[in-house]
Amino acid sequence: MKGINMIQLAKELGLSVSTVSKALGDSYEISASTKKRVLELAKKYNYKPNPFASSLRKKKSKQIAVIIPDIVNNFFALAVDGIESVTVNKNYDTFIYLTHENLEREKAVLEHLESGLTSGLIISACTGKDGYGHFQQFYENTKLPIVFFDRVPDLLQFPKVISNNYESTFEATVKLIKAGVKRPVFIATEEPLYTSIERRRGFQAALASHSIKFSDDMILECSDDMDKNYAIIRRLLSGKKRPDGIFASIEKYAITTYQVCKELKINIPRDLKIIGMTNLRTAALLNPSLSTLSQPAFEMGREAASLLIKMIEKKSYAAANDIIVLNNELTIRESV
Amino acid sequence: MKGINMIQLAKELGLSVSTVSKALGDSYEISASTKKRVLELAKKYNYKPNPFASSLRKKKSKQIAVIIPDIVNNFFALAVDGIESVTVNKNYDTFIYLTHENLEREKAVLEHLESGLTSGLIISACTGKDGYGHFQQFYENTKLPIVFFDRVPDLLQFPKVISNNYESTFEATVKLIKAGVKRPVFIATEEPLYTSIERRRGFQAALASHSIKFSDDMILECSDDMDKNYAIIRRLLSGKKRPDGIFASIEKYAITTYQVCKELKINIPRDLKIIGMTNLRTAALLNPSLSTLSQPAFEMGREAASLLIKMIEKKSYAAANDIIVLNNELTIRESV
DNA sequence: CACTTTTACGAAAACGTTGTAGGCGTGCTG
DNA sequence: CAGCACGCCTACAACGTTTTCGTAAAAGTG
Repeated sequence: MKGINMIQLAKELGLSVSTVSKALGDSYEISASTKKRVLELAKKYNYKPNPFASSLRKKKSKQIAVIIPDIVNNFFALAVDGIESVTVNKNYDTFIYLTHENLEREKAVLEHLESGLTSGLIISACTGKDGYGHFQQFYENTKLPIVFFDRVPDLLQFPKVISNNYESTFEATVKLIKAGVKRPVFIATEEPLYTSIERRRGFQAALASHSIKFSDDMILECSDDMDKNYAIIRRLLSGKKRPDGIFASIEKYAITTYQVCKELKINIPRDLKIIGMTNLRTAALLNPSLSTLSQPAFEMGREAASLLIKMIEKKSYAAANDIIVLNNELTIRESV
Repeated sequence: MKGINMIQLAKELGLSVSTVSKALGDSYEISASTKKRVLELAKKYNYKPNPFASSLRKKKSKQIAVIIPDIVNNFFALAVDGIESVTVNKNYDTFIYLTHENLEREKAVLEHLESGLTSGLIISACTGKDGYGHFQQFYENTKLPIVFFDRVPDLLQFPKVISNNYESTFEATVKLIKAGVKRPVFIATEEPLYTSIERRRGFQAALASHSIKFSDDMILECSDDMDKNYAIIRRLLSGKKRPDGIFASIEKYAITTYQVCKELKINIPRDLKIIGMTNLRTAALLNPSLSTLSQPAFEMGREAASLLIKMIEKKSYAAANDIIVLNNELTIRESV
């Protein structure tokens, strides 16, 4: 950290520090000519205001935090892209924190951010287990604005950006049924994620609406351990009364299902029809091409960031309790 | 931003602020019993030191910046994952900046960071056009440590983390040739990226080593505009003397090639053999499965971050000019 | 016991901004 | 012409730390 500061600028200009500060801040108190002189000298010396001094004094920063479970996932990568598209225009700097689906890590990040490092948070939560007390706690301690997206704590009163998981999963399941599926299975996360729960509800409602009796073995819970998942899905598809349709509620599960089918030589879509929730660009190129229910990830990130910055900049939004719902997109390809 | 500060802690403890500061910093000047009292009260009030005040006073921060062209790309996402795996342990906060392959944006980010917001930078550059003067300029203005990875400015003396692009592309091209390819085409970026240039060199060297005469039309330059690329690749594959082998030097081009083949009903691998540089997890599930040359993205990120933090924390490394080279991995699948 | 050293703490000055309060001259109003 | 507003600028006190320097008491030394 080097470079020139206001004091030196002021000295060279024969002005006071406050005048320089105000000139740089384009204050009405300063004459146009003085502003010009200040700006020119600042430019000449490539002066950059010290962000720490500024944040300290103003008691706020132009920094936000993004807390997500994973970045090696097209959905979250797209969401970050969407967030950045907003923050870059508003001149906010964006910290990124990955929880790796680990609740302890998520708590640690929040704890860390209680220092006031950032002026707001965008979060996609990593699990619903243990409730969401840490979010509430964080908010009470800091009163900082928080926007959740996708994986939101449904019980808490925070602004949220979500997609229509219930409706779109309903729609997708109906598609499977109409394509002839009699025994669909929903591959779920074992963690009680909000999104997952909504999707599950949509799945069950679709069955009900088509008089298919729901049974517990129509839900297959998978974890974050891909080897285990492989084994679980393999067992499912090797079994005698194996399903003829699968709704994979997250990307990884759809891919694993494909891998298992490839190994077991199960013919998709003849023996098994599949729809996966994913934002994979390569879905259309898989063998066979994968039918997808994809989320408007970029837009979700963008909306979340817009909302957060509104909340940061206008106190009136601080108590905002908006819920923004965007639509998922169903694309039927060869796998159905 | 709220919460308690040192002054209040000191008052309640009947100590001076300096003592509290030193106690929290575990200074040898403070007795064990006093430290204990301070720590306990700090904990009771959930005291968090103000990072701005701290950074201001110490003239350094525990913040680094990651500047990459894109996050919606498995390679960079994995690299960020690798970076984070290090920073999280070292208690650094990580800013993320996306240049979207836009040089002006890259320059703007650097300019912004001249404020000293971060203590170091990890960069994957977006183009070699216009040279790399802005990096040099940034370094001269700030003297901050910078580590480049993957897309590195080959002519500048900065520490770098790269993968063996030349050798591995050589190897991959030889595979194509041995599989019977007579007229290979290398799909290159139009931007003179370091990585791309190395790969191109490896490609040409492989041809030479197998007595295939190189001609300019064996290099097809593509841009960042996917629609244009589609048209360009389509033209290539519709042509009369169309190639029988393709080395796609970046992920997107491999995918587009697949799309074109699908549309033109070109049989892979019979009529066209393909190897793509990519970290796609779904490569094995494509139709046909894609042979890949993949980079150790996570490891590259991890190495870059380790190196950067060493440079930040030990002045001795500041002039380090290390180049760390990791190995790419060639996986031959059905597409060859 | 007279002395040095060590231990444990405090006072105060930074770090670079920003915002408040105030001041001084000029011009305008009644 | 007193009074006032206004335009333009300055002094100074924050913001919450860290660090240097100083010092009183306790402990060690011969």
